Amino acid sequence: MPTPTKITQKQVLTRAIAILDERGADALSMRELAKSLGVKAPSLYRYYPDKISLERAAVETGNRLLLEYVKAGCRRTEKSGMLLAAGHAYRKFAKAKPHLYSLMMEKRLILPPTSESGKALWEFVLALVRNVSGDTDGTACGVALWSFLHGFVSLEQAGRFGASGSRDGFTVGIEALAAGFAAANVHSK
Amino acid sequence: MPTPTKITQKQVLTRAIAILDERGADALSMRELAKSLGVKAPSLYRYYPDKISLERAAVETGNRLLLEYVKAGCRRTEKSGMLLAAGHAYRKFAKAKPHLYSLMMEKRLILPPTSESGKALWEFVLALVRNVSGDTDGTACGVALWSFLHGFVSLEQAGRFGASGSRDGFTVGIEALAAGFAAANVHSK
DNA sequence: GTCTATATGCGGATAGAC
DNA sequence: GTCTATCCGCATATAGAC
Repeated sequence: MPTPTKITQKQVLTRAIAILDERGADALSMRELAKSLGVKAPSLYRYYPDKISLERAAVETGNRLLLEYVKAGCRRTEKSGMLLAAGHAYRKFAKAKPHLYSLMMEKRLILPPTSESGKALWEFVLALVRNVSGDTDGTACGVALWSFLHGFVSLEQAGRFGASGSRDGFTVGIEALAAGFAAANVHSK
Repeated sequence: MPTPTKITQKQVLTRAIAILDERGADALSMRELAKSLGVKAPSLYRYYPDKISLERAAVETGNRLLLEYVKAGCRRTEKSGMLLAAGHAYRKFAKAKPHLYSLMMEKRLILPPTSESGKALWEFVLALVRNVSGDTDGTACGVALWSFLHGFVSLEQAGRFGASGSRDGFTVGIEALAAGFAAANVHSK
């Protein structure tokens, strides 16, 4: 064995996410990643055929981690506060991993519909809003909730709420949605 | 006059936005922009000192245009449907100018608080939610509304609602917020 | 005001030796 | 499996001639 294995696929992925976390998406180049792993850039192509495959793997990991956050946030909270708890968990994830979160939402990195991580996340959201609203479908409510959460954390991350901050916009929004979901179900009966 | 003026600052800006609309942000380079105007890249620096100044000008133009859309959408609609009308106009703008919209929301392109176009937009949103909610502040409601709208159009543009589409998520979300804003004001009295 | 030429830097990816 | 060397492309921006 003249050239013993220095790295594994898992290490490559973990290090990529670490760079993302520490220095952002612009800093994540194959050269930088290799240097950070103590190898040269061409070696990385033994583990991921191109950069976008690596990015997609990072997105999958992010999806799984986000689901963990949200599930943990919902545990041991009663139905009435469930949406708010889930929302806080979502926001917490985006704060902890801002660059990974942005990557997860990029258009060019949409995973195929077969992606387990994406489906699992969406199914959890649907179950959540069904539980709150009593609706049997939940698509519309899920879309509305996800839209609000994504919009809020995106604008917050971009610093668009200015010096005055978001005030209670987060709570106001979620409470309004929660009430609206329940009411909408009454009408649809 | 050995070298007569070929372009104006306004033309540079207009052409930049056109490229953005037609081919996206990645296609907007100083070289491409120059070529599209029939000049060479260095000439552009007579009109904008660097690329980011040009991008900021594009964002300002976008802000003004978005405000026009929203104002037009609200005209001749009664109070009860105001938020939905404004929302549809916001969405319509994002659909018409997706790449300009994305640029407007980029963190690195946040305009200084002195920016007239940004302030005017935010003031209009505040007036809108105050009108609906009766609240005298409106910051929290404005934040919630903006979050929902931005989140929805971002996810829609990124194709994240999948084949099934957003269903009635847009309407459900806005109606819920409208109802919630009014209710919140009752409590705060 | 526009030009040519260039400085300087970045990136992804591959061929082929060891 | 890792390496050196390299190809190829992109970009922003500037100096100085005309």
